[in-house]
Amino acid sequence: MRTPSSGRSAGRPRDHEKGRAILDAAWFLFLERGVEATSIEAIAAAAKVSKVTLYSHYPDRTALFEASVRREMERIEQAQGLHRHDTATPFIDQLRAFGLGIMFFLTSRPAIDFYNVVAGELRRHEDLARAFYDLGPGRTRANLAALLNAGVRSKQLKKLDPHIAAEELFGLWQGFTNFQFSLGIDIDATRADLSARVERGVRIFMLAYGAKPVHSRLR
Amino acid sequence: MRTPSSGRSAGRPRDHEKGRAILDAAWFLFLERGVEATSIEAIAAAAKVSKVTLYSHYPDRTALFEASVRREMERIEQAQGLHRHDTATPFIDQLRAFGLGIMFFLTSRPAIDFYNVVAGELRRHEDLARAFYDLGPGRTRANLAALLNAGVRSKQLKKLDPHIAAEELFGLWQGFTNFQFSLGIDIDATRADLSARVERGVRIFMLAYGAKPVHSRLR
DNA sequence: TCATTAGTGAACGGCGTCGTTCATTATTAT
DNA sequence: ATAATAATGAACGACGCCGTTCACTAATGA
Repeated sequence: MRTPSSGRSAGRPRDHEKGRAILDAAWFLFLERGVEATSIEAIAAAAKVSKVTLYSHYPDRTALFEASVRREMERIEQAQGLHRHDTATPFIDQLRAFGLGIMFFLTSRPAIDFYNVVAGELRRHEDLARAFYDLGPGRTRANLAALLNAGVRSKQLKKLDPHIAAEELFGLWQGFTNFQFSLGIDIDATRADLSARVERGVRIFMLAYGAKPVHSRLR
Repeated sequence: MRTPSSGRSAGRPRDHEKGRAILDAAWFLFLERGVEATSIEAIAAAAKVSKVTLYSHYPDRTALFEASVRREMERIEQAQGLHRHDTATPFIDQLRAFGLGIMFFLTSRPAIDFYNVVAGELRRHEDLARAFYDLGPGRTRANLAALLNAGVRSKQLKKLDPHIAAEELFGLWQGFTNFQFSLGIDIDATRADLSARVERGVRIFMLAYGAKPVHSRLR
């Protein structure tokens, strides 16, 4: 067993640049040719790294795969992050911004790539699948639910189940697009129409859940 | 070049049973291990067919893959088909039935399997991707749009863009479930709740697009 | 300086797969 | 019966890949 990296300071330090280059190359090839069709040797070559170095960083295929997925998840996390609750801007504009943000993100290359590569493969990595769901769609749903809850508290929305309502609103935005994204069909056209799509969704959502306007407060 | 199958009648005829067995085995293994990870030899063995026979039916990997995908598409087509426009049953019940049907279908093993296997791989088969989209999601959207159009004609719905409205209604039904289905997360729970989900979607949809009830026909 | 660890490049034995060939048997039309 | 095609099973050479070993150079701390 040669795992001296557990031992602290001595000798030449690890070149983390190499590690990153390996992940870059792996991810690139996963997208290009598919996960199972990508060989370790091809990854090492693409990363301009010797095979031994690769094995010293990641003991085997799956460790490498999981590491690359997890790093990509981190990227997604920070790309998708920052949903500041800006009480200054009107609530409905916050909804619009949220919708535009998430749909814009879902149509981005990294998101589409990630989802396509990962969706097929993650069934065989149950823990990764759960982690991805929690960090991606699950997080989005939670954020949206929180935003809707704020809308309820500020009397902009009727009383509602935030989880359910979030799902409905997101569904209105998403429509059939998930199929298009996965298959690479009409993505550009869809992307060009995002704001109209988001606006339509917000309007229907407010029809269903918007609080009655003040002037019609009977009872 | 040994392609005598172009010559008509003479000698022993092809055993199409073998061809089907090959597709069965291929599809099974594609689901089990992934497309790229499945070898020709494994398929031949699983189909209890000699490798030579396999090659006589399908010249190479991709031909076999495409054939298996296309056959699975046919199955899906007829499993999803039959959207009879039943003018007897109330329109809103037709909506419910449609929603239940499509969501039930989307949560079925073959649909989930198909989509997972195919989504990652079809990016490298552009024509197949298009064919699948047209026959799957595209067909659903068209059917739903037609149903909505009927609702407009029978004055149950306001004037609307059937394509857009179909997308919105389907989106309401789908919500975040597509992620769950792809990742295999909480599928059973979601499936148990389908009818309530469909009902919520129909209600919101009718709020947005339902024709005004007769007694409130001002102007 | 020297011990220690990281990284290189080349080569290894072994394995699985590909696509083909061959001799042989099975099944059908004429 | 006979010609023709389908299917089998086994074997083939070639290739790519895996995971490891080896001798070597590079970079760091003590």
